[in-house]
Amino acid sequence: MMVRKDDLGLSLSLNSTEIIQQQQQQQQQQQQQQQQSSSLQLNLMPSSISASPFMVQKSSWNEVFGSSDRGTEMYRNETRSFLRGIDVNRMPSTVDCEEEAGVSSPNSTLSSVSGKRSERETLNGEDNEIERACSRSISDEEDGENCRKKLRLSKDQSAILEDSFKEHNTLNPKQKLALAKQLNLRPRQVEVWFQNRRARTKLKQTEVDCEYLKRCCENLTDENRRLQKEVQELRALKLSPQFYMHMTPPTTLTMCPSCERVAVSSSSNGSAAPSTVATATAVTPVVPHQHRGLPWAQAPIHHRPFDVLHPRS
DNA sequence: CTTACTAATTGTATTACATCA
DNA sequence: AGTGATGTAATACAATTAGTA
Repeated sequence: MMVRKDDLGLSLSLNSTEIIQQQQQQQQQQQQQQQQSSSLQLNLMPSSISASPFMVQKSSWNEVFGSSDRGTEMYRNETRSFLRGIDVNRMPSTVDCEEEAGVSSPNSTLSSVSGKRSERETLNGEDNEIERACSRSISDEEDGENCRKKLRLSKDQSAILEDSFKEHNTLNPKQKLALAKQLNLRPRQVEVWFQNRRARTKLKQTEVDCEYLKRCCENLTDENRRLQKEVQELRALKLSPQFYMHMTPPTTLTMCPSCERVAVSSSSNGSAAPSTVATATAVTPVVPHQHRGLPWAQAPIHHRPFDVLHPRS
């Protein structure tokens, strides 16, 4: 159903050159894939989710590869000397993004001066296209006024990010830089994309969990209804002993009159609540045993054959 | 005009490291 | 030299905003 962690191809041990090489290969593969299919398969269920329907997992890839928050921190420390003096939010390339200075802290208070729609709407379609293309590129020198122009990632960019996310849902600084360089985006944009992607994944998983719980609830409601009905039937039988005495126990649970232990009745129809039987068996592991002497129906009523309905305190 | 999607922002928490008394 | 307090940087996440198709 989902991609397993075992399938992950990218190794943290890659040095930056290897990463770039690998990503170039990825890019080539991506181009090939896109030639084959232009549709983008969103894998909203990365490997981290497959373990349990209710596990709100956090960075499981990192747990596996030692790159969780803590692990990332360790990695960061390890590479701190490498990055010292380098603002990881600055482009490593020749590109000079003024914005990155303000983004050096993710919590930058840089005011979100947005490129207003009204400004953009003055552009005709062709200009819009050009601008869109430019906005995808870090070569788009944003002046202060347009720094919050919302770009739309290209299909290529999205696909590569998606692939990368499938392999690991968090990035270490090196990976982030390499990916940003490869995609011609700012590292901060890559970082934001991964954050939003994790959020979407979690949301999707929450929806899945919700559906699962809903089904569980429905099943339990049905089960409860069925059991209530059975209880009513049993109570009715108990109120008419003469009838009761000529019947085999109709329930899935029966009481051994001699030892007063609950046992699985062979007369119960197979369709009736196997889970109940299983549960009862699990709670009171009674193995049906041979009884000498009288049949159960002849046992005095005061033996409380259906003791489960009136549990003794 | 409305809606869904998503890029981007903001605020908060956590962690590791550096520095200083 | 060892230690605790404090500040800083980086990052994650949740909630939210806002641009776009």
